[in-house]
Order: sequence, then structure tokens, then C-alpha cells
Amino acid sequence: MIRDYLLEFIPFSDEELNDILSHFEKECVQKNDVLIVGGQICKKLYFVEQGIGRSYYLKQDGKDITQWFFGDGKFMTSADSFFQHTPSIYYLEILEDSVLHSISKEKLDILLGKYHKVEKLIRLVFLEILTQVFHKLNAIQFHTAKERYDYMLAELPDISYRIPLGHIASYLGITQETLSRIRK
Amino acid sequence: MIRDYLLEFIPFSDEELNDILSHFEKECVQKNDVLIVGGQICKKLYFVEQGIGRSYYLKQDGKDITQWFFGDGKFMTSADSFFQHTPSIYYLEILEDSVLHSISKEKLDILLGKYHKVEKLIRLVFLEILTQVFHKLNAIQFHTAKERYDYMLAELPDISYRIPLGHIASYLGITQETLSRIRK
DNA sequence: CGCCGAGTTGAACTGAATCAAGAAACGTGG
DNA sequence: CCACGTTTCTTGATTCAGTTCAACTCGGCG
Repeated sequence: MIRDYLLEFIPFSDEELNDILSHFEKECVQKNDVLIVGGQICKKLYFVEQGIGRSYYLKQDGKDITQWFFGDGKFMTSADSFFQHTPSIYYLEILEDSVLHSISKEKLDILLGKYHKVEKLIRLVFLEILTQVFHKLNAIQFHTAKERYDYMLAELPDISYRIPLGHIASYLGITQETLSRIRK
Repeated sequence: MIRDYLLEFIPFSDEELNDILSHFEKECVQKNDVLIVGGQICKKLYFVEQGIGRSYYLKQDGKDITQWFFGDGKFMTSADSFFQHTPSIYYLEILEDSVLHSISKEKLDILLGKYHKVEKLIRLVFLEILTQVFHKLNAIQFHTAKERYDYMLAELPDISYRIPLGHIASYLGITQETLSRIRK
């Protein structure tokens, strides 16, 4: 599973892949588990084998705003915190019982130093995320609540039906009430 | 200049740096020059030595929406188009007479293959951009027009006074009229 | 059975868009 | 150096999408 995903990006040899994967740990986590609390340093990069997670942050008034959803086959972390050892603005939360593979910064650094291909892998993953973030930005800027929801359905069809409405609403930058009205 | 910038990211040796920079070409461009037209494939990655550029796209109704500003010391390109050889959604335009250094995909690929450090450089540049895009996303989602403008002043203080108001407005996802009212 | 979180519905309010017109700044050629 | 056209910016009046606040429904679960 994680094998297949990595191979889609880079043609690793079997040995390389085995070595790389030996640095990951399998973690089974439950719905509502919090992997990272805001203000702490995010120590791990996670690969979501099966399940869903989200990142969110708290506004001054205490409302939580979903920043991103991480579905099957995606890497999940608080990027600047993890890569730059700074406190995370974001919380990472698991939304349904999930199977993850995690790797620490130290171990990833070993792999990044050892394999040019891993460096490239991370670059490609970043590029993919970057493209998606810009998509979302475009979807939100100058678009109505309905158009935003359509974007969500198009971009994350599998996720849209597994998640509490409130999370989707804050992800799209609208209120839960508005989203509820749109759906009918 | 470009030397110093690259050295901030990675401790290249003199030989490495000379070799790398020999693959770049210096380009002097003028205000209103368009480097990439939407629909075409972006062939080059640019480094802005001095000046300002922006990326924008056209909405159905023909209005142009600024997506990003590229000031001194930043890399500028249409990322997915350049790295994945796909047609660009975005236009790249120069906003004041500028000095750029450009490199083609082919030459960059050579450098990426030859130097593990260049691969890392690009990864770090991506990480920086990713962080900034998420910042912008947070600034726009659930924030008033005034708060967005404050974000702009904080994030891009040098740029805010060199650019037509309309570009800033569309960048922030508000209308020019509203921005004009906010400023006083 | 009654509680509790999640979702829906309603009515009043508001920030920002839209439409329209005028003022200021810019640059280009005579 | 001034006149003219173009672009950029400001200001005003109106309108509307979406927020806010509050009450109510529904389904699951102890």
C-alpha cells in the first residue's frame, strides 16, 4: 500500500524500498485521537494507509478552523513544524479509526541524506500539495458558498460523506448553517 | 545576489555554485512584459534579482485575479506547468522593469540529477512557498477585508506600495472599491 | 427514557459587491 | 511644457449573500 504509493512517484528498487520502509513504524489510531497539539513541535511525518485525518487551528474566539484533510494514501504532518522544528500552529486529529505509518525527523533525515531519490520524493510530494493548496485558494477566493461546496465534492468526493458537516464548513470558509442550506 | 540567496539555503562550494549559475541566463525585462500566457507550457524557472512580478489567472467573466507576487530574491514560475509540462492556468507578468535569471527545465533537470544539494534546494524553496500559501489561505478564510489588508502589509510590506491597487485587491479576494475605502 | 451532539430551519442584520460617476495621476506626442 | 487620452483611484447609493443568534428536529447511546 505505502509501497505502491511511493512507487508511483519514484522507481525505487526492492532493496531501497525495503530499507526505506524499515524506518517507518505502523501505528493504529482511533477516532478523535490527537497526534499533535498546537504549540508543540510536530515530531513525525505520517502516511495515511487507511482512514482520515485533519489539521486545524484555533481562532482567537476559540472556534476551530479545519485547514486540510488527509485521506487514504496521503502524507500528513504539520509541515513547517516538522521540517523546521518550530512550534506547530496546527492540531492534527484523526477523524475515523485509521492505520498510519510514521517516521521521525531524525530517521527521515538519514534517508534524505542517503538517497537522492528520497529527496526527490519529498520534493514531488510538496509539489503535489502546493498545487492542491493553490486550487483551494482559487476555489475560495471570489467564489460563492455553493461553488466552494462543489469544489469540495469534486476535489475530495470520497471524504465529503465521511466527515461532520462543521469540519467541512470551516474548511471551506463558510458557516455550518450556510452549508446546511446549500446541501438541500 | 542570486549567489547569496542560494547560499542562505544550502552551503554550496564555490565550484558547485559556479557550475550551477552557469546554467542560468540573465534577462532584463520591462514593465508589462508577459513571460507566460495562460494555456501555454511554462518553459522556465525565474529568479527575481531585482523587480516584481505577479501570477494571475482569468475568471470566466474576464477579470484577472492575482494569485501571487514575486519580489526581489524569490523564484518565480508557474509551478505545476513548469515541473510537470502541463499547460499553465496562470499568466506571469512583470510589474516593473526587472532583472531576472532564468533556467530551462532541461538544464534544471541536469542540475537536479547531478547535485543532491540542488534537489534539496528546490525542496526547501517549495517548503517556504507552501508555508506562505497556507498563511495566505488562513488570512483570507474567515477574515474581514481590513484584516486581509493588514496581513498584506505585514507579509509583503515592500511590495504593497509599488503595485496598482487593483492587483492587491484581487490578490486579497476583495474588490478595488472596498480596498480603497479601507485604506483611509 | 432522557440526554447530547449533529444537523436543520427561520428571521434579522451586516459587510462587502455592484453599479455608476467623478477625481487624480500618468505618459505620450505635439 | 502643456494638452489630451488612458489608466488608476475614490466616493456614493443600492443590493444581496452569508453571518449571527436562537429555536427546534433527529438519531444514537448510556
